[in-house]
Amino acid sequence: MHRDMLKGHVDAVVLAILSRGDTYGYAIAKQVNDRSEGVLSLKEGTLYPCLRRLEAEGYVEGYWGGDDDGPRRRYYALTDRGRKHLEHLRAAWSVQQRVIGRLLEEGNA
Amino acid sequence: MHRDMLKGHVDAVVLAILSRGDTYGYAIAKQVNDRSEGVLSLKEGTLYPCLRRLEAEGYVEGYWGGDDDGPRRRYYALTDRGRKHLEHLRAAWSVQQRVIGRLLEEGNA
DNA sequence: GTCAAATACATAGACTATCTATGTATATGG
DNA sequence: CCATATACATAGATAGTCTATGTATTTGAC
Repeated sequence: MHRDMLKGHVDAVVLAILSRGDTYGYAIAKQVNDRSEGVLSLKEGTLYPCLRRLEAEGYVEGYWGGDDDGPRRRYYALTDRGRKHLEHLRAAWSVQQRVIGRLLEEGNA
Repeated sequence: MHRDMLKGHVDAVVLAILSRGDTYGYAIAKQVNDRSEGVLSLKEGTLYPCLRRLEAEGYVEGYWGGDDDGPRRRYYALTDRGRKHLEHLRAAWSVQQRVIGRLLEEGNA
């Protein structure tokens, strides 16, 4: 029903989650899926390429660790560049909300 | 700067404009570009295929007319199906606003 | 003790919407 | 007379997301 709702906002959402502290891919996907009223579903085929893209662009830095108990985990940390990029994406989001929202209003001929 | 901001919302925006009355492609693009703080730019290569898609799905109906003064114009009218679809898209938009907005908030660890 | 499920990462391939670029034609204004 | 605005249209490139699949480990149920 509500597919494609993340489209265009995956980078922002991932960076926002990382802004609360280092974490790893699987946990990011879980968080997104859990904190979204059952509406969003961030797929692994989306997330992992996204993390690599963000790393290639210098917005995050990955490191291996925390594989004490289970399978190995690749953690990611937000860089300064990433923090700035996140602010930019948040600003873009708020502009989009306003502008598209106005266009979608009804009866404002 | 603010490119891709329409991404995923072109159909909704076009249907919303048509909900205010029949109009034609070029005028739709103008309206979007003008009513958006100079931020959005709906391209012809996006709009015309979009209108054909919407027509193929039964959400709009096109007809030729109004070519008194200038080049011929193809007008479009929203169908009942299109009106329902627009309501659905507006609802999806509001859900997205809430859900993504919450994920993007800062400091809610 | 074994097998299913959850955890965790990864990649290949398909899909699709949007953009860029280009083309056609008419009317208007300098 | 020629540039610009109007108006529609399509072909091709791009890129992000999804589907599907694969590997490996740990936990829990039976």
